Amino acid sequence: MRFLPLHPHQMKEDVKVTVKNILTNYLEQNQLRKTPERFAILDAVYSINGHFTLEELGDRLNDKNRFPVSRATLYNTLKLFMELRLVIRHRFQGSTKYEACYDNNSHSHQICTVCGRVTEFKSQKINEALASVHLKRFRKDGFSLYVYGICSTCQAKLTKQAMKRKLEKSQ
Amino acid sequence: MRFLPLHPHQMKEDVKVTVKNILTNYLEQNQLRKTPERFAILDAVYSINGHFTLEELGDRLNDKNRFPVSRATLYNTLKLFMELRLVIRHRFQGSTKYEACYDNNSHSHQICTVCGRVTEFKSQKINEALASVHLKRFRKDGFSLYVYGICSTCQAKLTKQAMKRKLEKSQ
DNA sequence: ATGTATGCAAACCATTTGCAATGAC
DNA sequence: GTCATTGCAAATGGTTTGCATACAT
Repeated sequence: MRFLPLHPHQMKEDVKVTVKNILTNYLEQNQLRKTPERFAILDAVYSINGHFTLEELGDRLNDKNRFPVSRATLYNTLKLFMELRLVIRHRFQGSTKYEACYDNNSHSHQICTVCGRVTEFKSQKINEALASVHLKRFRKDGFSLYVYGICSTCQAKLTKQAMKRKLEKSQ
Repeated sequence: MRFLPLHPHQMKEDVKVTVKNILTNYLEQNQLRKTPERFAILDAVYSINGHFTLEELGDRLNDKNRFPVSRATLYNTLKLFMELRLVIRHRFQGSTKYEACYDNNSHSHQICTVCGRVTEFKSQKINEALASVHLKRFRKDGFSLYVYGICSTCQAKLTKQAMKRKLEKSQ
């Protein structure tokens, strides 16, 4: 008999097992091949906390896991994982980041449009609103919310600049 | 004396005037140049309903407005407009789309991850939740919400395929 | 007159594609 | 043995950059 976890989310290792099962089932049901690359990449993805680039994923597999995988395969596999909703892709300005999203789909991103910094936040209200939205002829599977704005650091710099300009003009 | 509009949103031509003023003020305050290209592009952007590609914007300026503008300038100008929050960029899978966003920032996008179709929807609840979220040390200026899922057409196809596969297996 | 903005072409770079070799089934 | 998958290298295509020219101030 297993005790229910105290934490609302699954433990990290449990999540790994679950997503591995999802992948296995999908591959079997679609007569695709259970290659070691696919499982190594999945494990690496679910070992990383937060966002990562394709580059970083490749490096991790190479350095830490001693399991080098080609760029092409990384692209192929991440595409497969996105279809399975095991991974989500964010195309931030300048860089594309990926993120494990099974059991990790309830946070949003705030993006400073000046410095480009991306921070995560959670909002119960937004999640509730999202859950309550009914979309006709559409099965919701996930979401990405990006809130754009200006962080206080950049705002301060802008204000300073504006003051300086005003001063120069009046002289 | 002007009557208040009955409609909660500004009329299209009013919006054009407003955004033109925003641009003019910004250019003047930052000693940038009020080039005809910038105003032609702004007008074109605010004449298009919904999403458009850079290509389409260029074509429209060329064909309809008889005001050809180079690719480089389109990129430069759209970047400027994005900083001014007059335009928002969506990087959908496969294609980058732009959209006028002044007075047009309250809708979300639903995206079918199978066929890639993008549809807009509005949700009062989501807008309220968004408005109520307080982000520390951050001035919210806008947002993009993408809801991913599967549209009923694609869902039907998938179900059909799965049934077919099952049938073949059992034979 | 000054220096910003445009337009062209070249450079860049992330992603995709084609194809031969590998290996899962 | 068959054919999906990998890995390499080449191609692609959207975006950026460098620079000479045009033109807004």
